Amino acid sequence: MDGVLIKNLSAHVGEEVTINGWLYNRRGSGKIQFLILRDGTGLTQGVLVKGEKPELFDDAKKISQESSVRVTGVVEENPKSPGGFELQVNNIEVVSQTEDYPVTLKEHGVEFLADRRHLWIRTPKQSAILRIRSEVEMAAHEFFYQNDFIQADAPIITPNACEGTTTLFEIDYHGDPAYLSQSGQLYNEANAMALGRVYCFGPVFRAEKSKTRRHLMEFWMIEAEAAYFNNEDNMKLQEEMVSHIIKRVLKNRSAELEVLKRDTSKLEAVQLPFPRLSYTEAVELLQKKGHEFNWGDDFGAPDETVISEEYNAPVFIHRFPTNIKAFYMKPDPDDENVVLGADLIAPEGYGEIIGGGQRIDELEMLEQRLEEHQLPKEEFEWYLDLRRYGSVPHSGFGLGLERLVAWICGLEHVRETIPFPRMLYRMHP
RNA sequence: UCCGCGAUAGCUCAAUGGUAGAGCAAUCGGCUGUUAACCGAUAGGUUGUAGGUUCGAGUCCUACUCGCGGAGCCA
Repeated sequence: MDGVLIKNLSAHVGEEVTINGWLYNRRGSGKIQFLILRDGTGLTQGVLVKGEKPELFDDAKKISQESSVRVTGVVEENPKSPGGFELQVNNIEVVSQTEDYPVTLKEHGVEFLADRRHLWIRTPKQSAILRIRSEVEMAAHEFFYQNDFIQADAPIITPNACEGTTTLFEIDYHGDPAYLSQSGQLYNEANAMALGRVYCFGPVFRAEKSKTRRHLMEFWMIEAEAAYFNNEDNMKLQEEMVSHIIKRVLKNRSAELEVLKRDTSKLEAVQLPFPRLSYTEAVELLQKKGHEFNWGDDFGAPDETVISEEYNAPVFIHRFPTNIKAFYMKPDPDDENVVLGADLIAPEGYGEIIGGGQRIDELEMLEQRLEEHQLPKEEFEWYLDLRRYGSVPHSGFGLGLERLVAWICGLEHVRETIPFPRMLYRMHP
C-alpha cells in the first residue's frame, strides 16, 4: 500500500503524498471546498479551489460522507486545518461511494448509536477511546515485561466455577456442560508455580444480570500472580502498574485525551504510593461522615464513591472480613477475621478497578474452605495439588480493563471502552 | 430480579384534551479559507403495539414490547 498516515503528515511538508482513508465531512463555498479526511490515525483536510481544477472540483462535490477515498496532494502547514497540516489536492480516487450514511455529525441518542456501534466507532471520540484502550493494553504488557513477568494465558472454557459464586454462561462441550471463564486466577496460580511471575490477559464472562454503567457481560481482565509475593508486595506491584499505565497514556495519547476533553490534571495528580486504608478504617470513615454502615457488610457503589472522594489517587482498601471474600483468600495471621486482600478503588466515583490478595497456601485450610463454600472438592484436586507439591506464599490480582479505561478517559459508561460491548439485553451488533 | 424514567419525521426534540411543528440530515440552488460552515427553497408522519375513557387522545387510563438510569453482585 502506497501512502502516508495522517499522523505523519508533518514529516512530508512540500511533498506530494496520498492519504488512504474516508471522507469524514465536507465544508466550503461555491469556489473552494475542504474535504475532511480520516484514516484511523487522525483528521486532516484536503483543499480544492474551483478556478484551479474545475473538473476535479465538481467531481469532488459528489463524494458523500464516509465514502472511501485515496486523496493525493501536496502537504502544507496550516494552523486552520485539523492536525495543523493540509493537502492541496491534485487527485482523488473514489474507492467506494457511500449512499445514505446513517450516522450524521449531529447529536444522536444512546440507543441509535448502540444499534450502529459498527459505524459509531468511526467518530473521533470513539476512535480516541479505542486508541487509549490499546495504549493501556500495551503499557500493561510493557510493565509486566519490565518486571520479569511472563504472559501465560488461562483457558476460556472451564469445567467449573472459579469462585462458585457468580452466575456463569453455560455451553455444550460435546455433550458435557462447560462454562465460560469468569476469571483466570486459579490457572494463573498453577502457572506462577511453574514460571514464578505470570500474568494473563483475556476476556472473562459474567452472566449476572447487572445493569449499571460499570458492568459488561464480557470484559477483559489483566490478572497477575506471583510466587513468594505477600499482600504488601502485591499492592506495591498494583500501584506501580497503574501509575506506569497512566504515565504512558499521558505521554503518548495526549491528543486523544484532548478529543475527550479529559481534565488531565486528575491523572497527573496520581502519585506513588497510593493511600492504604484498612476495611475497619474505611468503615469508621463512612460512619464519621454520617453514613449508616455496619462492620461485616460489603461496600456498595455509593460507599466506594464516598471513600474515593477523600483522595486524588486510587485508594487500597485492605483486610476485608473473611466471610465476604472468596474461599481462597488468606486470613491475616494477626486477625483471622480479616483476609490479606485489597481492592483498589479508582477516584472520581469510578469504583473498584482491581481486586486481589494473598492466597491460602496451606492444604488443610484450603480443603476446609472448599467445604465451607460447598464447592465440589474433586473438581479442585488439581488446584489442591499446588499446595501439596512445593506450596509457597503467593499473591495476585485482577484488573478490569474497561473500568480503568473509563476512568482514564473520564467516561460516563464502560460500554464505550470496548469496540463491541456485551451488555444485559444487548449483544448486537 | 427490584425501583424510577422514557418511546412523536432518517436524527435530536417541541406541541393547555381541540388543524402534529422546529433544527439538523436528504434533494435543488447560492457563496473563494471552511471548523458540527453559512443562506434560500423542496420533500419528509398509521405519534412503539393492543385496548379503553371522551363529541374529540401525541396528550388521560390499562396491559404489553423495547430502551435508558439506578440498586444488588462484582472487575
